[in-house]
Parts: sequence; C-alpha cells; structure tokens
Amino acid sequence: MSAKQHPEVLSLLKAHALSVTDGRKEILGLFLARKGALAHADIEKKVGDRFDRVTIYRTLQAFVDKGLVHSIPTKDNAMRYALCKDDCASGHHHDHHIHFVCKQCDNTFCLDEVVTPSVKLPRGYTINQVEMVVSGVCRSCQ
Amino acid sequence: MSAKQHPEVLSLLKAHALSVTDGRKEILGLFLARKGALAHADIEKKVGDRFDRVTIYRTLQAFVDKGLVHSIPTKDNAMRYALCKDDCASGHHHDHHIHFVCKQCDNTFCLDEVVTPSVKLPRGYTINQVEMVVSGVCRSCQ
DNA sequence: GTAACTGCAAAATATTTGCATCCTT
DNA sequence: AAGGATGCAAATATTTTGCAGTTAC
Repeated sequence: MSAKQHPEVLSLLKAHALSVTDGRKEILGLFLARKGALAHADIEKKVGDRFDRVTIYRTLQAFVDKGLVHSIPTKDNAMRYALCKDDCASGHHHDHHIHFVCKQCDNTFCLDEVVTPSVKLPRGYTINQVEMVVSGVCRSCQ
Repeated sequence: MSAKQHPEVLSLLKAHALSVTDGRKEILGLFLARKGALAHADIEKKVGDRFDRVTIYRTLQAFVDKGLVHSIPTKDNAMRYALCKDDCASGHHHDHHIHFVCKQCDNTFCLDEVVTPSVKLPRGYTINQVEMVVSGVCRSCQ
C-alpha cells in the first residue's frame, strides 16, 4: 500500500535502537525523502490521516532522544527537526554545521559542508554548544 | 505606588513611537533592570497580578514591531526577548551580537561585545540575517 | 511473553481574537 | 475628541498525560 521506502530506513532505526514500526518508518522516510528540516505541523500535514498527532510528538521525541534527529530553533517559534549526521550519538548532538532558513520557500536545512565558525567569548564563559541559524534566500530560490 | 523607575523608560518608549502606559513602563522596566532576556512566562510571573496575560503578549509584540526588543529562539522552544541596541530600527533588527544561554542559571543574554563571526556559504545563497546562540556556563555561574 | 508503541480521550498550556471600556496624546 | 491600549471572555492551537489495546522483538 505504501510506496517503496528509502533503503536506509531500516538500518537507521536499528542503528539508533529504535523499534521498527509503521509510524517511525513513514516519518523517517519523510526526513530522508526531503533533505530539509520538518516541523511537527509539516509531518502532521503529510501523515496526519494515518497517524495520531500524539504519535508524531512521541516519535519526534524518540528520534531526538536517540540521536537520530536534532532540533533547530527558529525565529518563528516553530521547532524544526532534521536528520543528524553520523557523529550525533544518543543524547549527545554535535551540531557543528549551520542551519539555513529560506525566506522564500520557507525551507530549513542543514548546510553540512559549512562548519560553525569558532567564537571567542570574554573570559569566564564556558562554551558547551553553538547554534547558528542563517536566514536568507537559498540556492533554488534565487 | 511603584518603585522609582529606570530613567530611560520614558525616553525609550517615546523614541520607539510607543505610547506610554503603565504596562509598558513596567515591562520595559523589567528589561532594563535585568540585563538578560525574558520569556513571556518570566514577565507574567513578575507582573501577572497587575496586568493581563493578553496585555503582555500584545506588549511584547508591540516592542518587537517597533524595534525596542528582539526575539531569541532557543532549543527549549520558549521564545525570549531582549532589549535592542541603538542600531535596531523599527521592524529591522540588526542582531550582530551573539546570544548566550547559561545551562546553570538558565539566564539568556546578549553578548553585545561579541560580534557574530562571518560565515562563508556555498555559491548561490543570499544571507539576510545570522543568529548565533551559544550555550554553556556564564561568568557568574563558574 | 514482555516491553514498547499507538490511538483515543482528556487535561493542561499557550496563543489569538472580539469587543466594550479606559487611557494617552 | 480620536486612536490606541487594556481587561475580560471565549475561541483556537499546542503539548502532555493516562490508559487500554496492539505490535515488535
């Protein structure tokens, strides 16, 4: 009944100690199909007829907990989620790349090839994590 | 009935074309008194007995619209607001500084002296705005 | 078989809107 | 006096929780 799924779906779920269920396969499939970040609302729009809103919340939470996706805070106060790269361990995300929000198409995605520049803070601050979100116009919208 | 207010309150409101009301004076006073960012909930906790929750929403929106404060998105999905510096025109924020979130005291504040490092994006991207949020441990919590 | 996942209902929160009244300019 | 700000009520929207039934391993 469903289109053929992305080959990585199974291995990714297993690699992150997530049990393989229809909902998780579908939602992970969305992330793999679309190389951009997704908000809860986006996902609900796509699979909301087949899966409960609550299941989507819990699925996203499980994905974050197990290090499969990471969250991206944006100015519009709608949390987005995007697939992590291999170096994201469970509960320990290394978001060394920056995030780009296109004002035109409203897509959000990771620029994996762009590394977050280092910042020099005044004496006395300990840096734990750096989050960088750039907004503008993406390549396909120019 | 209220403690003596910060001397800048009046001039700041007027400079941003905001009419001077009790609520606005109080809420702006909170921002001036505390050199950190405030979330809606923080403000409600402080003045919620005197001003309606709706008024706080509208006040924050007005402050953002008129360029008096800017919003800071964080990983916990709770939007914070912080005073803008002089170069924030109405509806046109220049957030050239970075934001720091302390995991210890949970305060969020602008590091005005730290300028956002420039990023080099792949060809084809237009940069409009850069938002950088660093989390870690702040000076007073070390 | 057991633990984990899901759907449904409902509670708890958060945000927005309309409108009558009051305050600022 | 006129326009804008506020409070209250209520409509929406969002997120969380509990529990019983189902599914993965």
